[in-house]
Order: sequence, then C-alpha cells, then structure tokens
Amino acid sequence: MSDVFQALAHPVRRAVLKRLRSGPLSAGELADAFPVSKPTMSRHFQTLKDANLIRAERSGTTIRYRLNVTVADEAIAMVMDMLGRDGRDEDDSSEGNST
Amino acid sequence: MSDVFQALAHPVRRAVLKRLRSGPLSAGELADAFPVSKPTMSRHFQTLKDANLIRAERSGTTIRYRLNVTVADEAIAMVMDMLGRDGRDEDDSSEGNST
DNA sequence: GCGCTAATTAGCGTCAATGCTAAATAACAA
DNA sequence: TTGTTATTTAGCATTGACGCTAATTAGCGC
Repeated sequence: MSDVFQALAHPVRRAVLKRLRSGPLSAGELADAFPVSKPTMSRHFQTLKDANLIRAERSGTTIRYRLNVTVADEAIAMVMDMLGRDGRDEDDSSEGNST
Repeated sequence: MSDVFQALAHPVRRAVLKRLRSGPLSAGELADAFPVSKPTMSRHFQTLKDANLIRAERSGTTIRYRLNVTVADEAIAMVMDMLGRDGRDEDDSSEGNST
C-alpha cells in the first residue's frame, strides 16, 4: 500500500491521473503535457504501474495508459479506515458545541 | 498536498495515525509501540505535523499528539477528485466487465 | 535488412528520506 | 541549582527518488 501513497506523493503523477480521467492517453501525449523529459515521464508511468494505479496497453508502436479506478478506490477506503471517517467508529465526543 | 501523501507513504506513520484514532497519545507511548528509536519516531511526528495530519499539545513534560481529521478529509476528497469518484453514482451495475 | 517513430532502459549526478547514537532542550521536583 | 524524565535536534551513513542525456528495444513500412 505504501506504493500507492508514494505514487500519489508526486504532483506530476497526480496530474497524470487527473488527465487519465477523461480516457486513455498514449505515453507521448502525456509526456507532451508536462515540462519534463520523456524518460522521466516513463519512470513516472512505471511508478504508477507499480502502484497499480494505471494499466498499459500496446496499440502498435504507441502504448496507451488507462486509469485503474479499482486500486484508487481501495486507497480511498484505506485513508478512510485510517482516519475512521467511514461512519462506524464515531467518537462519542458529540459536536454539540456551539460557537 | 504532496506533503500529505508523502506522510501517508510510510507504514509507521500510517500506523501512528491509526493508533491516534482511539484518542491522543504521548510521543513516548507512540514510540513505545514501534520498533524504531525515539528520535526516529520524533521525526515521523514532525513529518505528520508538517502535513497537518496531527497536532501536538504540551501537557507538562509530555507532548500529546492528536489526529487532525480535517486535513485527512481533504486528502480523501483530493483522491476522489483525482479519480473522478466524488460520490456521484455514475457507474451503474450495468458495467459489462468481462476481465 | 534499413529507416523511422514511440517508448523504455542504462548510466550518472543531486537531493531528500530513513535510521541510528549522542547531545541538547523543556518541564518538574527536591 | 541539580537531578530526572520526556522529547527533540544535531550529526552521520545508507538508500531511494528525481531529473537529465544517450543508447536500446519494439513495431511498422519500404
């Protein structure tokens, strides 16, 4: 699970995920959208793949990356579990404190 | 925001957050629960503080750490925004997923 | 095969993260 | 002030992340 948060810890990788929301994009298209070199982007893709946040598909010479919503959803669930904000472990300190 | 995910990227820090769900704990109590030295734990606390995930309060000689649910909640919202899962139930059960 | 395009891997430098021990600070008691 | 306890800061070493350029792999067309 550390891989997921590690992947989410970089602004470029977060932006890649955002762009992938609209649909799959090729490595080149993604690389073109950021002010870093293609090899650097390729490494970011690898990091996202290792975290299972994206998946790669070959289409001839180009490789298309696609969002993997499942794992991201698990990450959300984990953050919620970590903070106990899923509605079950509600602390008994009622928020009846008016200000 | 990178700070939040960076803080979440370490298993010890995630475990600290989990323990803090039950209520505030002192640095010593937290340090005692993990197989790393106190200075190392202190640095983890600093990382979590920088990310605004926890807050510190002095109680005499001891320092008590308390969960800051607000920022964690924002992190959840951000992950949801990143993946387009902001609570809208756009994907019905008719997904036709085959592999 | 050769060339072309797309993307990755290899190699290198720099900076940040992680862990430790030892020393310093903070609060309290005597 | 001195001593004791709790916690952090300082200093050091190791490891991993991030970025680049150059070279390599992968597929397609000739």
